[in-house]
Amino acid sequence: MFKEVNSNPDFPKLENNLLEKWDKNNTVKEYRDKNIDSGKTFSFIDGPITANNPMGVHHAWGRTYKDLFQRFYTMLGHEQRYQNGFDCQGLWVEVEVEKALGFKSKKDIQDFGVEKFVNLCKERVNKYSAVQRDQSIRLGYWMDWEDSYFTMSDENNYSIWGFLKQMNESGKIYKGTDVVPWSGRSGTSYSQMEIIEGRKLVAHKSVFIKFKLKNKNNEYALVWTTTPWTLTSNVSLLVNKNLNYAKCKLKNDEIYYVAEKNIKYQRLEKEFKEKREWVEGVPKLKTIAQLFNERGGYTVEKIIKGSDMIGWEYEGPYDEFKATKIDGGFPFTNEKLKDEKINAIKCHKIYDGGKDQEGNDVVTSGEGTGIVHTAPGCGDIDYKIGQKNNLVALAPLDEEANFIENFDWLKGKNATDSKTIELILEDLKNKDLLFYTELYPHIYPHCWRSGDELVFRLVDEWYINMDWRNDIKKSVDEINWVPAWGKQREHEWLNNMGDWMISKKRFWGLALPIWQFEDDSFYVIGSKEELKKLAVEGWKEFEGNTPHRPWIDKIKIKHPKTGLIGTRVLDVGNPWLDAGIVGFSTLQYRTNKEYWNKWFPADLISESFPGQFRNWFYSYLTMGTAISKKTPTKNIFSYALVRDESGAEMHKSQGNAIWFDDAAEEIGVDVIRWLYTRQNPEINLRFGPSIANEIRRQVIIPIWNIYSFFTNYAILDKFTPPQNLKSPNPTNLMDKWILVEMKETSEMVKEYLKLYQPDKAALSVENFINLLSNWYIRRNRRRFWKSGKFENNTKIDLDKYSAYETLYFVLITLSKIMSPIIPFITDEIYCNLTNEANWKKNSVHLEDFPAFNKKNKDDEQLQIATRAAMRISSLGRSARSKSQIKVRQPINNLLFKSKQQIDPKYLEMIKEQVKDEVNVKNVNIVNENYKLSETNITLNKSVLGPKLGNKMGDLIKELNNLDNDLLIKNLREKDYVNINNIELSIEDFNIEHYNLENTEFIEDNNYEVSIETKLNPSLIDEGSSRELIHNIQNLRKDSGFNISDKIIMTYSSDEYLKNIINKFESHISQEILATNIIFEKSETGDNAFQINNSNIFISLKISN
RNA sequence: GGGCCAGUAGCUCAGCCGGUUAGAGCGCAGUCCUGAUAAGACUGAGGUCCCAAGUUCGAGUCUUGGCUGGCCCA
Repeated sequence: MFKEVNSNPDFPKLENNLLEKWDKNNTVKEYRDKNIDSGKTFSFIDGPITANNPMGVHHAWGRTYKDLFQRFYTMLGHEQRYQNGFDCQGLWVEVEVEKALGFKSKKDIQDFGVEKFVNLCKERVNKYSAVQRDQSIRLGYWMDWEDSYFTMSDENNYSIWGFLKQMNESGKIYKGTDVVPWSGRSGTSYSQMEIIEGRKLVAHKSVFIKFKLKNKNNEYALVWTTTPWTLTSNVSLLVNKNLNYAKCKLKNDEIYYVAEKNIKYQRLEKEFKEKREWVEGVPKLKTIAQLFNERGGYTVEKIIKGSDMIGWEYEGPYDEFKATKIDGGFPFTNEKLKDEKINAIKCHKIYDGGKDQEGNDVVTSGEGTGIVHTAPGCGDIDYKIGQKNNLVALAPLDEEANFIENFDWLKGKNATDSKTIELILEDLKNKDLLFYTELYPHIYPHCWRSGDELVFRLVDEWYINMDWRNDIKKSVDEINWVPAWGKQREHEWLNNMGDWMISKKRFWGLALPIWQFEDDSFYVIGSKEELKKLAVEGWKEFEGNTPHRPWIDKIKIKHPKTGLIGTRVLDVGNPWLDAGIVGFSTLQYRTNKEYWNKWFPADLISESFPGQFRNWFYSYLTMGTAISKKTPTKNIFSYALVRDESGAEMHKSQGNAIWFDDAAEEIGVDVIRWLYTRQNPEINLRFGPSIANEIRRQVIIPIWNIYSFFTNYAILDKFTPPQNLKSPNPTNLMDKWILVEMKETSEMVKEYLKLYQPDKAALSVENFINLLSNWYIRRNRRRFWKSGKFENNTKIDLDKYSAYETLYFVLITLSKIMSPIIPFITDEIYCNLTNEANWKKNSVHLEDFPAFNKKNKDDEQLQIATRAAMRISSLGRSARSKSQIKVRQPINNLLFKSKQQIDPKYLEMIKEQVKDEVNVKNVNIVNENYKLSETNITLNKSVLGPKLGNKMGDLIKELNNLDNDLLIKNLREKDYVNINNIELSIEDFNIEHYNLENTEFIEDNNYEVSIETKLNPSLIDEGSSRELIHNIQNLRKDSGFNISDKIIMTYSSDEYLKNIINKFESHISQEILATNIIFEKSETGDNAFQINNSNIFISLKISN
């Protein structure tokens, strides 16, 4: 016997009960073992989730997909690994630990002790990986939670060592000196990948500075910069040799050189006007001409070419600093220039900016002055130009972005501190070099963790030379990307990216296995074994620890060739190395090649696309291609971002972030999973309670209602599951039809999921649920209500049984095909409905995905006929509402035409259905020539007038002689007619329909429908009786009676209604559950109604 | 400045390979049903499919060029 179904359940509670049940029955294990020897595999390789905080609802989106696809392939019989991954190493973990400890800088960590700090990082990861595991379980994510991989594992780290050694053996690892974005707070450089995360619109104090030209009297190059602190390290100036420069003389006789076009150029005009990329409160920028005019006006004395200025010497703004006088630059020394006794001051000349890598001019007109200050130690382009022009570099900042020695009074001051900027400006003003300061809005890189501005520092970092990127691009081409444009996006990144910076001057992460020697050589270790072999010091302290700082730092090795003793570089690795290696580290690549071959390449990897093209997809593809020489995955499925209900980004600080735990318990995870699955993955998803409520009402509750309807009646009627679960073969056409629809839906879901289009799969299920609920169930309710139980096989009502059998099979099938999406209620439904079946599995999740034959022609005809019945009913109701005849009022006739051929064998079914739906006595199809409406055709003069001009008159005359009906027929058949040698199409006419007498006509693309609006007395009487029943039912409800309460009705009325009641007494009694209807003459009563101009007073009481 | 994606009803979004009069949900107005009942159904109003040109018998759909927004890269 089925368990009775609560028609209004608490879904989150139901989900939690199921979690307990699954746990108790070990269902997940049984699920994982389902296909263990099936011979077919599906390899999903998980992109690790950062185990640093509890999950947000956005994580649940991706995990819903991951679970969905794995469940689907489980149902298709594929063996899988079900391995989840946690991302453990990297700055983001350090940041949280620092926060917890109240640390402000990198130095605090060193003072605290690296070992203690690293251990806290590990603890944090262990803590939150467990939290995320539990949350994932709550989501219904069925993984092998005992077997999750952790990127901090020895295996993962040593696997990366192997990769780096391989890279080094092909000469791809190098130490580069470069100017890189740097966070003073974090004390580390930022990779190309990370810097993109932290771009922010800010208003900086930008300055116009006078650079005094040597050997000229009172002449200056005017220079503009947004980073005044870099002026301390100025080395050269750049112009564009092809631009025109104006020699401007001011009122005070000072002469300024600026690019001619720039003088009147309105900087950031568009941004200011549209207030896009503009910072509130920043005033409009002035033109250079305005600045000159404010100083009393200017005259342009001469126009010269940029090329004429090349070679001019100038005095730098900070030539008094010791650093500028150090030969070879400071603190990095260019030995060649040192030997030539070249210092910064000697470099102070104007150079040509030339072109960048893309072939664009480095110096352009527009913003600024057309003369650019360069500080090769403070900017990446500056550095490249410095190298090209053989210039020294001054790199003024230390790890914390403070000025270093030889920068005189600035020593120890922080470059991003606004006070420092003020001091510099003050100093420039005192030197009379400051021409103008302003606030300038622009997008500038910031530290993604602290929000602090980044600076650019000249430092040593380690890189992988990516000149072999074409190998990766080949892999990219061979992958099926969903969405398809992902391929192009990945190519774009691969084309534009620089070499991969893999080092980070931090503590918690992959220990780069690079040891350096006094002769400036380095050696890359590829495994723990190799390390042990080459170690000459520190092995004892290291042994037993993970390959992390600080333990690993203790080891010194002897170079196998030179015999020199080296120490490890203190850097840790880029965290995307950790995630990129998992195609090997998690698949026993180093120990069991057979296993690895079984599971590599992946069938599927999946992550959210913003970011991943340059992060995980990139590192996975790079490492996968390099090591395996294969394309490392067959499919990449990616999706957009979760936003709040109004489309805004969710932020903790803005209070619109939703926590997963709250969402799960308040909304329920089936609702969440359906919401996620039905979303077009390319589009940002809006998430919130009202959207979730809509999904619950639209999808989850209808399913539940169908299920509870079926089950509760099945209990009453003692319906039991069939001996074998196979598709029924009913004779009832509606049963037949819903099975056709269901099978089609099932096959569509399968196809869509194979194509990685889960949204389409979900939407096709929604469509089916709508048909099932709003047509099949609604139209068939009475078959379930008929009396007669099934318990003792005698006198079974076969039609009633067919309805049960059909709906049962539909529900079981539906629970299967929806189970990958909403694993909770589907299992609830399945388990309850199968609890006595001898063929049952312990869970719907142990079932296979249904397989059905394609629908045949007959099925299709049945589908067409049923759709026709629905549509004609709808048009019939529409006609009723146009002629203001309520559905309660029966009408005599409905006639329809169909453009689509309807199989005659289904005609009777259509008639029956329409009769019932529209409350009409007779329904008939009529042929093409039968007139359902009066039509009037006129010329559309507003269209034809301009086309025909004076021919119109004749045409109008001609038309009057033609048979309207014939004309319309011709137009419909051929789309055009020829009158007076003029070709006219249907658009050239206005066709109006008029109702024939006593009818209401309506049409759509496929059908014409006409209802008879004339009512005879017998119809009116029947209408009155139904009106009466309706009023009494409302009264019952208002009186608070139970649905099953029997009543006694007493009434007083006019003759008319009295007669109606007498005429329809048995029907009325049955409908309102009256045991007795008593007429009692009186002039007043509690409840008065007027029906058809006749009055009635009614009182009801419960009969005992 | 370059690339990608999008622009369809008041809102959120479907619309396949080009094919009659462009759809859904929500919201709004109204009606119905009362044995799925703190549900449910139906009907209606509401659209220059961003603009322009082109290809075509036919364009929301294809092409080109603009405009607007988002993302990515400089």
